[in-house]
Amino acid sequence: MTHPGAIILIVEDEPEIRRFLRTSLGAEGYKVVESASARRGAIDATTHKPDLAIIDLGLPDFDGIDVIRQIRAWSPMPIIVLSARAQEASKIDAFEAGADDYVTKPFGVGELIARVKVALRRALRATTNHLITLGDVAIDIESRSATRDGKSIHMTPIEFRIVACLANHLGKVVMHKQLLTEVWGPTHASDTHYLRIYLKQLRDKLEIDPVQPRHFITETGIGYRLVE
Amino acid sequence: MTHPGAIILIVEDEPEIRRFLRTSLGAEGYKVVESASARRGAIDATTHKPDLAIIDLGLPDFDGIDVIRQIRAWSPMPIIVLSARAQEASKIDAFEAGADDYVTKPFGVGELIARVKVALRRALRATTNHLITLGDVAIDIESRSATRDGKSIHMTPIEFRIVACLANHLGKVVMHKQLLTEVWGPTHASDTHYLRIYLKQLRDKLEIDPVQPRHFITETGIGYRLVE
DNA sequence: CGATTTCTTTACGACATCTTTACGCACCTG
DNA sequence: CAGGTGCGTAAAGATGTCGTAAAGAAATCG
Repeated sequence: MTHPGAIILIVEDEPEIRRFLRTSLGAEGYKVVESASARRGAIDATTHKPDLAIIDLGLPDFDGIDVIRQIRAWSPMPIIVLSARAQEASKIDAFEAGADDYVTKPFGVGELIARVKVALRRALRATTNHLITLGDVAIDIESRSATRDGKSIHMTPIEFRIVACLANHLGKVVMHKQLLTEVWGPTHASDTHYLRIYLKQLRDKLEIDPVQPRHFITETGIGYRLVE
Repeated sequence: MTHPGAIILIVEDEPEIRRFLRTSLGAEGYKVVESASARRGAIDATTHKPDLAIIDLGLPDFDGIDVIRQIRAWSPMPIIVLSARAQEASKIDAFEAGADDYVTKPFGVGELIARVKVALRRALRATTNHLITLGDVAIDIESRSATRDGKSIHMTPIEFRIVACLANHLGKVVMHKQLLTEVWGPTHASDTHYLRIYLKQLRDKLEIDPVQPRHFITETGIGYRLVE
């Protein structure tokens, strides 16, 4: 599955359709939250913080468009409209209110699930970051950046690759040979003094007290270890 | 209008539909590039670097799904499928290949344009900020404009693409390869000197002191980074 | 169809990064 | 205690990357 455990909010008044969606989406591994009215839907969106919302337009109390507007006021979560209204004007209204997709009833489960997956895939792409905190410095592996209280710390390509390699085995010892082959390639698997030089530089940049390192730990004769 | 001057690629073999889309999208202010076959479509996508692609599935030479896969191999651009095939399996295939939306023929122009707008809106606010302030310069990604205390600053298409790409990953490093493929296409993924030239121009236009850039930061050996 | 903008190509000095070389220190071992 | 081993530190040389300028090619626009 694409996004295990993602929470999906369903705002729909017809119980059969709710049950239908609950089982279908549940079988895909998603957690489902259900609301039977527009009012409940807007509230549940704020309390459950779903990763995606499926909203029916024909609700008993208010129009589903209002729910979309309320959610859009505070969240960019993907919203898929599920509606019996096939008129073009209705679709355009929904899109302009902030909907991401529009599926007309009757609909196929397979198609709906495919559209859910696409929306989640797209949403998740923005919010993935591996963050490591070393005392007062934060390292973001994905964006290749490190910061100490707001100020960015510059790292050279090799310095960063060493940090990334150590971070991949956080808390575990990485042997000299492995570190050297992963950063410099197999031809320099024995140039251990490269590591001494770069570890010194990394400590100067990232440790609070470079003389007594608390994060870049050296395991004499073995390799190095990164601890948070 | 939402995204003036955005380039839209249409891959469609039927001339009437092409003409129809050309006039409709043209009236909305979009620039339209047309391809009559799958082969041409895949090529035009790399050469014209559209902001969005509308792809028909029933093409004479290859299936539109193949075009989607080829584009997805190097670009995250929004792709809207336009097809006569209404079967669910066909839709699911398209979504799994990387499509963002699926519209069945016959379709309403209004709905299609609404879906185009949604896809473009989503692509541009991929991370969030439409408005970026670089010292005394304000850049509006959505309207493709930049101003320094009221006075507008002109940017060429490529210059803007670079800014937009960097802005999508604000504060994060964008690697040479990614920047090059997103602006010039996969065929120029190694021409790093293009970047040097255009970054120079951007700094001359947008930085307060082009000699000591505070916003367009170069990460030597890696890529570039945009900070506010 | 000509003029202007924009893009591409070429070249070279300046600079950051990487590599090399050297020396001092702590620890262990014979 | 002498000598070896592994680590940390420092600084100088080599390499590759970056910034800059300018001119030729292509595309755009009136």
